[in-house]
Amino acid sequence: MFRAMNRDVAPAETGAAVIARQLASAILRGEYPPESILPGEIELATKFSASRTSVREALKSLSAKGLIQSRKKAGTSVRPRADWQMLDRDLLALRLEIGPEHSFATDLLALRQAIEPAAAAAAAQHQDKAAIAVIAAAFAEMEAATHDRTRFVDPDLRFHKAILAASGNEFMMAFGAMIEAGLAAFITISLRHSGAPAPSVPLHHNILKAIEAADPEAARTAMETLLSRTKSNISQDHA
Amino acid sequence: MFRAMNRDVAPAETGAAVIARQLASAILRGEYPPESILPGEIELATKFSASRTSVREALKSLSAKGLIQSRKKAGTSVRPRADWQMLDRDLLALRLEIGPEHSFATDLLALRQAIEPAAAAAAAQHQDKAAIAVIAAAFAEMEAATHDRTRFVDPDLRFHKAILAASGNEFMMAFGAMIEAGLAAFITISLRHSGAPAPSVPLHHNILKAIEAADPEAARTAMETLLSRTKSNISQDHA
DNA sequence: TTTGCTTTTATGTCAGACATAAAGCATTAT
DNA sequence: ATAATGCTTTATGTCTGACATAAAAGCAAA
Repeated sequence: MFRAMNRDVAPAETGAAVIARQLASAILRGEYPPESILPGEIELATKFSASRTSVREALKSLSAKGLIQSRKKAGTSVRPRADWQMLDRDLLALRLEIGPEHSFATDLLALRQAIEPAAAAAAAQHQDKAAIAVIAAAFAEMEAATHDRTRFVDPDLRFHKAILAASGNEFMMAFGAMIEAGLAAFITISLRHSGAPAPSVPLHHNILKAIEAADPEAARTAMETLLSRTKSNISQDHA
Repeated sequence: MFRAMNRDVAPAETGAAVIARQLASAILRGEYPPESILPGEIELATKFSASRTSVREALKSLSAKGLIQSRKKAGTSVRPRADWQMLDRDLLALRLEIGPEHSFATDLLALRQAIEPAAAAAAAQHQDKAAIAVIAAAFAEMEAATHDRTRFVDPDLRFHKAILAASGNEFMMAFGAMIEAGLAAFITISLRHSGAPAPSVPLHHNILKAIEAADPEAARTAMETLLSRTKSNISQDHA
């Protein structure tokens, strides 16, 4: 019946996407600083051995992410950093690639410490049973994969995303990519030390229990505790 | 010398941008629900009386904002809501247009209550003198415009953005558009009641003083107090 | 029913042309 | 000398038509 079940796979990267990523990378690296003017579209097309059409589509992407702004005759300029949508999935991935990793991890963690306790408290308050069931399901998978570091990552991420969804706040959901990037950075850093993975299952359990018990303050505290643990794991990297 | 000092003005909206906004609006309104397939590019071009080129550039923008995803032969589909970059400036503006206003305002305020106290604490901690001077400058303008509601908005926004910048966290800066939208929604709502504007100048002053005094916890508390005040102003709208 | 081939189709890319607005320059007027 | 005016240039914006490509859908054989 369903020969191809790949409805969810990402499409292969095509020309315009490659150009977009290279230009975005150059901008993030500071090769084209804010207020500066990019090369003209024809020049870029030559540089990337592509048509002007593809270059323009790439520029449209960057424009949508707040990196650049085009004006007739004046050319395409890099916008101030404050306008960059740094929480965008693609930009986060680029930023991690470029480094430095440590400030990336600590800055993202600081954001997580601001957002996730509030989301957990909201989830405990909001009591969306279906959404809470998703959290519980993710937790069950985490328990099952306690000793397998690789298999643990995926349900861990789903656990945190499910809490955002359960918050009932339509904007909280937008932080999924941020958490994903934060986890990725954390893994990168902690793998360097090959230290034993912290036993975070009980900490996650406390969060789930507090949300199920409709106890916002307990949920907030439990999430704060988990993230503090993560933070100390990162900090020892810098030392 | 400088006949045209309009380096900072937004370019006039052109065809592709209009198409992008109309499609994004339709998606946000649920006219094209997640997982559904948009009309083909040629059909869209006919519908908007534009060329396929313009339609494609519009779709590229939406794709960059996480709203859609294109696959060869299969068409362009709407992505799940969790992938939407709802903190994007344009999407926030659309969301406010579409309504409902009240949940927009309360959800955004909940986010502000998570982010801004943390940003204020980080700013007090980080002690970037130049950035703190920007906060102080914005505050001075707020004081000068206390009695003029219209003139007050601009320095108020700059005050909050300057705190994000002073946090020293490269990702905190990305919330400028969110705060802007939150303020705009708050103004929309509070204007309906034409109630006397709350005297928030002293509350802002407390935040500034705490940051200058390098007292993170005081800064956090002062920001929390200000936002609680805002919250009660919004709540009375719903009642 | 499954497997493998073929056709169809919607997106992806290209090339060339023209439209448009605004920056830059030269000219003129004050 | 400075400021207003108009012309020219130029880079982005749009349009058209064509071809490339990958993958879904359909067909046929095993």
